[in-house]
Amino acid sequence: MKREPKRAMPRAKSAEKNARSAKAGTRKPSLAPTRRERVQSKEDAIIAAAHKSLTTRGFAKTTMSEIARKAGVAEGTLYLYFSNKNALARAVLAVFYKRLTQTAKTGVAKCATTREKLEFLARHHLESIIGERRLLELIASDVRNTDAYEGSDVYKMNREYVAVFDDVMRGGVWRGEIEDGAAQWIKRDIFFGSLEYSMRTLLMKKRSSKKDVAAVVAELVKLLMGGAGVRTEPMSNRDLTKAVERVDAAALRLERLSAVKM
Amino acid sequence: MKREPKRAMPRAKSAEKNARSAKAGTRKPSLAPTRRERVQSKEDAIIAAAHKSLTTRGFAKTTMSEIARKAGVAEGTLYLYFSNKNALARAVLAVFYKRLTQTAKTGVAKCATTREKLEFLARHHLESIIGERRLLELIASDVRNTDAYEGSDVYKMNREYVAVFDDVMRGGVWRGEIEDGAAQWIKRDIFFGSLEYSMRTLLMKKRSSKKDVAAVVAELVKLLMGGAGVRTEPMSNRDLTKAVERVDAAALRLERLSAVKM
DNA sequence: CATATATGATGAATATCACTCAGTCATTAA
DNA sequence: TTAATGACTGAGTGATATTCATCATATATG
Repeated sequence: MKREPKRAMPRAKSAEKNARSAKAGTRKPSLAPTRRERVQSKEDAIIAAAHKSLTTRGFAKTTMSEIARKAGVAEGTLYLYFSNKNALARAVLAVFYKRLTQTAKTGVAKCATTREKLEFLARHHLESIIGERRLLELIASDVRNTDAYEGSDVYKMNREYVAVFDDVMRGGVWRGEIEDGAAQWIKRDIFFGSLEYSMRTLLMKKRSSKKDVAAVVAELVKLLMGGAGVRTEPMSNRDLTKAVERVDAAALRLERLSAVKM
Repeated sequence: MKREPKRAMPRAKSAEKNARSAKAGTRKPSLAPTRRERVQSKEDAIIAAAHKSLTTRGFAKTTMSEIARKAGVAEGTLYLYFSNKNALARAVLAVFYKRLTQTAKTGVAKCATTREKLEFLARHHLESIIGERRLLELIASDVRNTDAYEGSDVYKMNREYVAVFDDVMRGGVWRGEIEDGAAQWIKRDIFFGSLEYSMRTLLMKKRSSKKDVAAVVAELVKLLMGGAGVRTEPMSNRDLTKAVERVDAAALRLERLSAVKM
């Protein structure tokens, strides 16, 4: 847990140039993978192997040789693709976030109301992190503190992920379904913080039932929606305020009226 | 990060027998420390050294030899007192929790209302964990997962600590200051989860001002108190509803009145 | 007081890692 | 065919947690 290398990774750079051989006039399309494809699939294999080890045994107990064995490469090869164990773990996390964001987006899109969207997001998040709880350890500890976290892939992916929540909340406020209370970052922290802490509690319970998950989700959404449980569709703050103003004005007129008459 | 030893710690057992020499008739009280006192003070020195290293450099970068040097003992000696690095870290955490519980209890006792108690607890927790953020890493990762966490000192101390919050909440509900909503464990998770997540956000902000801490605390307490914030801020849905009812009733009376008069 | 025994303490030795690097192999270019 | 480039390898290195044979001191016992 120290020596951070400086050497740039000789690893295959990102996308582009999927075109095989442009001059494929006479030759068959050649089913053999190109060098670039082979490199890519090897990188995928390494990440998959690391993912498996990390999620089942945790960061500390996962060894590089174990990953190498699972991925079918030599130990040294790992360092051609990732500069160190932390970087590899970050790559795994980035994949996790990418998938999480994808499923979150499509799920939210299917929901009609803000309440439904929030409920879906909460349950989705909670169930996902329960499944891959070991990955979350990474975020809290090493991976987040050593070398550059901001600017890393995980950081960017994480931003994209929480943006899904932000959009839902802002949409809800805009449509008057949620009262516009605290700053957005506070709501975000309450949302994700509560869920991640609940995860620990749920994991410690001997039999954490579906009901427990549902209870956490319901309570959290209730709080974020403005606490006005009232079931069904609570009036928005905006609407209530307008109603008060109307009633108040009416009362005032009546008072003046009766004052005249009296 | 593996070999967990089985050998029982030959470490000095807990309290009792502070009495030096009971037959202190003729002899002076003997200022020389007893064996037990020497052992105790050495244990304290080790924990203090470990605390310093852990909080400044984090778990991974803290080495046992570093701790031994700081504590003024040989490396092997550490293992007479703590079975391994994890156990030592847990001991440090236990001390942290003990102090935290102490200050929390006395602080809460000084507050009059439930709201004040909650606000104090939230601010106290947030400021404490910001100060010793490195210790919290431990909880999320290794220390909590390896070997027996339940039944450990940290676990018990943690239970005691969160009990302070539980008491405040239950007291508030009992006195009608808080609506009795979700299960207690859910409220607890929301409280501590939000704060610990906020900590990360605050630490990433370049200049996390007092105002940010205050904002998080205020919002969280507002939510837990049932939204009945009343706070300067916009009225809660619940209060607005009540206000509408009051105004509505008044208007009704006036209408009847003017109807009679008319 | 002298000796025996238990309790503490030590640090060199061991086992595991993460990480490096000199060299091999394979594919493409000339 | 040969040269050059890129990909890969695994024995080697240094760091670190943990063990253990041994020593030191204090207490108990005669």
